[in-house]
Amino acid sequence: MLNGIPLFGDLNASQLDSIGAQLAMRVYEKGDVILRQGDIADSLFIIVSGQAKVYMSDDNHREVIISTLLPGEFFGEVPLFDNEPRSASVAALDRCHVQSLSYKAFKKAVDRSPDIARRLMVTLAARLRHADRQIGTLALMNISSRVSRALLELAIMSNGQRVVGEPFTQKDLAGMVGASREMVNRTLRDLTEQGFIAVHRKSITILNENLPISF
Amino acid sequence: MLNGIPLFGDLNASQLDSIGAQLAMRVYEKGDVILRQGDIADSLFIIVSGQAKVYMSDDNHREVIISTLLPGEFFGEVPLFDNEPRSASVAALDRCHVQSLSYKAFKKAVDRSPDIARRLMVTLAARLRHADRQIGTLALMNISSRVSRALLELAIMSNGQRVVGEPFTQKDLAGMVGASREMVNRTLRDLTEQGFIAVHRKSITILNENLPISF
DNA sequence: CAAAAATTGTGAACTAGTTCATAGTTCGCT
DNA sequence: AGCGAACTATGAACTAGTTCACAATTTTTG
Repeated sequence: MLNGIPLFGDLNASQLDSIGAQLAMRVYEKGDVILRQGDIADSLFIIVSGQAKVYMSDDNHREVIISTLLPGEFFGEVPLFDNEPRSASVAALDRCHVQSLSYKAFKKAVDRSPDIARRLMVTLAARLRHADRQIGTLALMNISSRVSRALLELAIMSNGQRVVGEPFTQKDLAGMVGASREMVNRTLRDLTEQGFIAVHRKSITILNENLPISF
Repeated sequence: MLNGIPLFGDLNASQLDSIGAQLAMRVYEKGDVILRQGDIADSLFIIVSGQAKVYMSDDNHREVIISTLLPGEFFGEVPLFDNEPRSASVAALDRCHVQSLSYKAFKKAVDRSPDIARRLMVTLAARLRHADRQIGTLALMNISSRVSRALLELAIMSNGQRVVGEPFTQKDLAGMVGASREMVNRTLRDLTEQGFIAVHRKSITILNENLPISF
């Protein structure tokens, strides 16, 4: 179980044990909020199974999805460094098994292992790069390009085809590209008509890699 | 000189010396590009004096400003962690004195001092928080709110008043909020008419903290 | 399996923001 | 001081995207 978490891969058995003892596992159903923007933070989470979304929402129920999280990824680490409240919310996109670990215990692990510190930095840097690209995309590209880009980013290989499958709805997609659900729907219709994608049930297959992304 | 750089504050004299020997200082004039998106990276930069902007631009000369940098801040660290090309460009907003340090030398310093590693993480986390908020702002707020928010963020205290001064033009502001220059101009006019700000020459004074930010 | 809930699809009216065009101002420079 | 370049200002036409309204389909749940 702890073995499966890359962040702690280089701890020895007794160190893993001491961390392991601090871990609390919880199950979240689809839609459940795991942590909420504005809350005081004292722990970090690790996704064991399922997917989750990191998002911000405004007073009027509109929401942006900042990123999605896959099994093995951790989240909720930002307030560890600046003691500010949580900067975004995280909710389960489907049923999730999530481990939580107090900052206190995590700090101990970081101090013990320079390699954990390093992996933490690598992850922070990757997220920063991703966030910056997202800013560029939001500010410079039109919606159809943003949708195309999101599809390419979300797609996973599934018997030779790039497919965006569950658990993403058009509403989720809209949140990811900062657009209305209707506009996403129209874009998907257009991409289908132009032969770039095929939509079946809840999954979208990319037929042609060269989705029209224009600045 | 090296003393003034917070990142290396806890190194002892000989360590500072060995880093210092590796530092190369350069002067950039207003508008000069310090590093360019897409380039291969092998070093990190530290602003000694002046201000710079981190930005991305598209084929058609439109540009988003991702963040601005003040003296004491470092930049260009992301590729150190993922070996990818530079994710954005950086250019001088006014005359800048900039130190550069090879990743190789910087890695050594990080290995030597857990405190440098920690400060690096703190900075990465702060940038991530800032970038995420920017994503939320771009996706959820209208332009006038984005301009108001940018003004509050850029303002510095200057004899009891919050002022946004040089070196920011309306074009810069437009880049920061992801909007056209014209729209920024109209928003500033409206905010002035409503008594929230006063514009003189190149500086904007905030008269009322409660700029209209609506989601 | 039937009812309720969520998701998808689409037209029509509207609006926020862009783009274009052009004039006036301020800045920087020799 | 004077000239060109950059910046500011503003109206008008246009357009990309939103919002609303509603129907059809799919999914979930008792």
